[in-house]
Amino acid sequence: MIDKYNPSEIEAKWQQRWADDNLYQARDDDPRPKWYALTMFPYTSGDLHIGHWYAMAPSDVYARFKCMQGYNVLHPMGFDAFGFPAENAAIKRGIHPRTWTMSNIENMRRQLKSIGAIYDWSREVITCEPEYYRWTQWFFLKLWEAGLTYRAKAPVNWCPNCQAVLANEQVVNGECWRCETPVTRRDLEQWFFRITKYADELMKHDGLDWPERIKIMQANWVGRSEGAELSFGLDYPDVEEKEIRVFTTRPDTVFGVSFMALAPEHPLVRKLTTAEQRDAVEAYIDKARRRTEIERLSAEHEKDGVFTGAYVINRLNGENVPIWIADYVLASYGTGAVMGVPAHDERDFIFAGKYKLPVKVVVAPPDWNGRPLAEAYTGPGEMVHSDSFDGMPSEQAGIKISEFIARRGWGRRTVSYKLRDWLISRQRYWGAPIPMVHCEKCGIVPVLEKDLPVLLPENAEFKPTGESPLKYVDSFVNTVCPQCGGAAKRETDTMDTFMCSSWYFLRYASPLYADGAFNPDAVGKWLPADIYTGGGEHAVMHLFYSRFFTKALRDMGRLDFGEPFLRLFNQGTITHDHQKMSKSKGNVVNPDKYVSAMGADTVRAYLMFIGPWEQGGDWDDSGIYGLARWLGRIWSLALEPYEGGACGGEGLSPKDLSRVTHQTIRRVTGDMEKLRFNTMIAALMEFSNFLGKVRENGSVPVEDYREAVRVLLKLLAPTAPHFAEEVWARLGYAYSIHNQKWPEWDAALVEDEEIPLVVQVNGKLRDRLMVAANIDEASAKKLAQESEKVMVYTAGKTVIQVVYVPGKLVNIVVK
RNA sequence: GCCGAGAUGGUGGAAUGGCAGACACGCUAGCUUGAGGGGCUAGUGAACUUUAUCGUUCGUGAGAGUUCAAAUCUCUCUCUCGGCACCA
Repeated sequence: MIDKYNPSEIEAKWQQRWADDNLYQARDDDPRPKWYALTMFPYTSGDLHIGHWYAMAPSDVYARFKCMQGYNVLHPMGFDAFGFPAENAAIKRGIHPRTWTMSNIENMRRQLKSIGAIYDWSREVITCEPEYYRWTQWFFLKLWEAGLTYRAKAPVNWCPNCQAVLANEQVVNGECWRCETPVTRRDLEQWFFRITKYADELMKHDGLDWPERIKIMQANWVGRSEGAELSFGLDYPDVEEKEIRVFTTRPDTVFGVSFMALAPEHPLVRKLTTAEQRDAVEAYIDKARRRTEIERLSAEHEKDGVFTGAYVINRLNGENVPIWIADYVLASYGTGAVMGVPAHDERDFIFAGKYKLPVKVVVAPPDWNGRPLAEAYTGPGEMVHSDSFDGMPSEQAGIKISEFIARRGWGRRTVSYKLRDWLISRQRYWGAPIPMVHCEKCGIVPVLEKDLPVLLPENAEFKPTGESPLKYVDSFVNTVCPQCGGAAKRETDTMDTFMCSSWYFLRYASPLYADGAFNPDAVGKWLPADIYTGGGEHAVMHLFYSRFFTKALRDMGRLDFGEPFLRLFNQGTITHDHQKMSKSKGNVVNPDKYVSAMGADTVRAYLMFIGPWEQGGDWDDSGIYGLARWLGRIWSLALEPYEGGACGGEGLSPKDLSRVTHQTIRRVTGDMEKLRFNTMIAALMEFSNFLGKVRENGSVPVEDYREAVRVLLKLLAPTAPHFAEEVWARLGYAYSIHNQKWPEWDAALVEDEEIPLVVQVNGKLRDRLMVAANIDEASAKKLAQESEKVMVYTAGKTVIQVVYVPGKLVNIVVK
């Protein structure tokens, strides 16, 4: 009697052995083709929950599969360790963010090791270590040198709970992406990265194997629209500006302008407002400012505004157009000013209705009879009331009008984007300090590269006040100017943590490199990543920023590629009680208890088996025992003695076994490549079920049986690495199964000799015949029509057509 | 409102034009066993038929269509999830 499968014992044993043997250390000098299997590193929140396992375990399976296929695989792991939660937790518990973060890393590293993944821990990266953030700061300097960094006073998104500004990408439905607090606005002087310079490139994904969903989200985020910028004349002696510029996608409707709307923040508002309108305008500006992003953006929010008392001149027809302010006009998009064409824009139509402004049709709707419109007409049509452009199709008129305007210097064709520059300043302690110095004499001066890192002082009082805690650390703030040597003050804001994660995948290539952020040779070898897996929630954050970094580095001549991740795959979310897992909701599922009860291999297999990886699902552990049982059955199949060849020729033959074996190899390999782990495991289950039958049948010789078991173990090795290693060793095969070559299928052995031929009458299944696989069409049709079961349905009827699908079915159409 | 994904047994899911429900979970029965959601075997979409187990009909959110053939393709609609949302 063999002893039972005891996961906790064998998992600890093999993890130790693999670590001792450095089995998974990725070597730069390995001559085999490289494979960079990248998994999003976790934030150091404290505990790995089952969702982390769902991200980590299948990606490890795929990396292991690539190993066995003969690749030199880099599968690194690290920790995204800066950020507000560390600071908040530390404040709550009165401990230092570093202490909190490091103890979390301890725990998470232990949990990660329990997965049994092939992480190369010698390449671990922790973003809050000075050896790392030194280079994050270096990137800031390089982007500064490249002209991609600037400082500007701007209305910014403010999270009152985090007490810090947020980038646009980090505002989700008007709320902070991390703490879900409604975001308000503030005017602050902040650091920005000019990500908009790469707008066009960021919306393209040529040659990338990425989910369509993510590509579309990124393209929508960039929000490119083509149109024209054109100016309206201003004629006020005491106002120095002589025009107001607007952006429009519909230059064809410029003859239909009946008002202009400025954003409340538009710089001309105060200059133009007349004395009579001053009070109303000031009150409106005040109201608009107090509105949170949510209120302002809510669909129900009525479009309102106030007349400024001033007028602009529509240069095309010389009309005076009243200037209003309205908070539906965004200061940050286009020019912050909109031409109001009520007849051809839904918002303008509503606005005009409310304030009794004229609705002038300039693009005739189909069959228009000249009567007033009941709603805005936004489609194309024939031009009317537009001087010399009358009669033209509106699409053509748009181009003609743009050209007309351009010739007179009143405007030009242009492109506008929704994407805004990346705001990276954060008024918090736990982040990489921005390596800049404010000198009274020299202005803003970058810290010298040799003086990096600008160390985060340990002794800060890090209570959030709305200002950076670093402001109150005199020893940090007071420095000398790198340029003139005089007294100067350091920048006290820290960097958005997304900066740290925008380049960590480069650091893995040469994690200990001291002469730069990365060793160009190592990066040349490993990058770009062949596959990147992680949650889809970072579509317009991390993934977007990383692409920006990569492109900027390419243009600096520091990288010879512009896309960091060739293939992207987003696993779904594991919810619990149909809600996202979070500590505050108290619905976090800890994998540790399952691992200690049933072993990592069972948990790995279960997570992959519950459904398509991209789909996720609600956590329900009721099926996990099925997977544990399955491994137990394979344990017996492989290890319990088998005396084959008993019935000699009866029952299942060695040929049947080899055919099923090769079919399984084909299915498993194909599913692996497609990351279809659920069907991959189903295929393995079918194979083990078949082996059970073979064993019961007893007609296959021992050596054939053994060979099939060997194949099963190899195919199972990525999924259940400890289990496969243990059984492999017990069968006396050489260590390690993970260094074995991935099995290949033989096309000749895959094909069945006999196949079931489906026979339908009028599309309904009537019989199934076992026929030779290479049956010809005529015989197949003949056999089908001669079937007794079929003849019941064809008797007395006329055969109209007989459809034959080779190797599959015959459909007899009768009447 | 716009964009994207989806809806299949009691449950998770399989099948991407050709046998619907693979593979599991659960359940039922039997065997085994000293119990602790133990092991093994068989059955398990629904209805009908039948004390003949053979068969028939229906069935993939709803409705139409294309096709010899539709879960799969097309159109319309409903619902669910995700994203974007006054972008001029």
